[in-house]
Amino acid sequence: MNNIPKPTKTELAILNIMWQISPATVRQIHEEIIKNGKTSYTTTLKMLQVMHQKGLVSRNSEHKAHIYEPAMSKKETQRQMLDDLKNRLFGGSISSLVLQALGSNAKTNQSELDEIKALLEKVEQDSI
Amino acid sequence: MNNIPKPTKTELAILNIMWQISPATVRQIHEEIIKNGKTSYTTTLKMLQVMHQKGLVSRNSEHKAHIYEPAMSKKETQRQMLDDLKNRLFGGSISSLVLQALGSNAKTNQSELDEIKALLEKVEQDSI
DNA sequence: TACAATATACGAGAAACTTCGTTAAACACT
DNA sequence: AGTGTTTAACGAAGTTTCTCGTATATTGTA
Repeated sequence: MNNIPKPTKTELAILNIMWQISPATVRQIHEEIIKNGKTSYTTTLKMLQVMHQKGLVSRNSEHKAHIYEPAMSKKETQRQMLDDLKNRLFGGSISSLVLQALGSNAKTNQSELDEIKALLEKVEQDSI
Repeated sequence: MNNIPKPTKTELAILNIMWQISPATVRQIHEEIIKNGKTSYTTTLKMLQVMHQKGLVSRNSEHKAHIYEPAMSKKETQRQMLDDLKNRLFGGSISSLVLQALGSNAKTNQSELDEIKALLEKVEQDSI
């Protein structure tokens, strides 16, 4: 019922902008979008209308120019999409996903590694 | 030129089967598919034809029944899709992705954790 | 050889996603 | 009020993805 669908490629691009500048009008979002590639204003508008219809964004229609906001935080969306990928390509195993992610990318800086290690300790505590 | 596209949702479901049982005929793959849901044989056939056209699978047409194989290993596909998700939702940061993955899922068993820690050590060595 | 079974090829339709033009309403300014 | 600007709504066309029926070719066998 209240289930928000996984955003499509284009919808995700719009959400990425909105997590930075929302609450925002269609105009403001569109200004950001056209910084990398041309699109009509009405295309952006239509996307937001469809996203609102799907429940991906909420909006305030009090003013002439509606004000939009993402329905989910970036973190929640990250969790949702990671979970989806985990189930569809990693047999449901998050550790398999993490191993692959770390293994295929060696250039991770020290503070990030420390952060990961710290979190790992915490996860270890919880799981014992 | 030689670039293999990211598989779609349905294509990925087929690839998951193929990584288990390929090389295989359409018939064999289709038998697996219908174990969870009904689909026509020709649908499976068409999917494989399109996937071959896209370069997602290779095939041997010597025999009457063509024999199909994935063009990419599961590992390579995992890397490709993880990379895509990283770029589209994690600002290109793999550690941010890993943190989110570990944080949102506490039920990871000890041997998996050990494996992750070992890999982390190795990554740390390389990056110094 | 003729018939049945099994395979491929192909195109058409359905569904989801994306783009954009047209229309009408709200607003701002002289 | 009248004109020009900005906005929302809507529908339609283009694209990609998925599903399936029909036609055709190959193989095996009575």
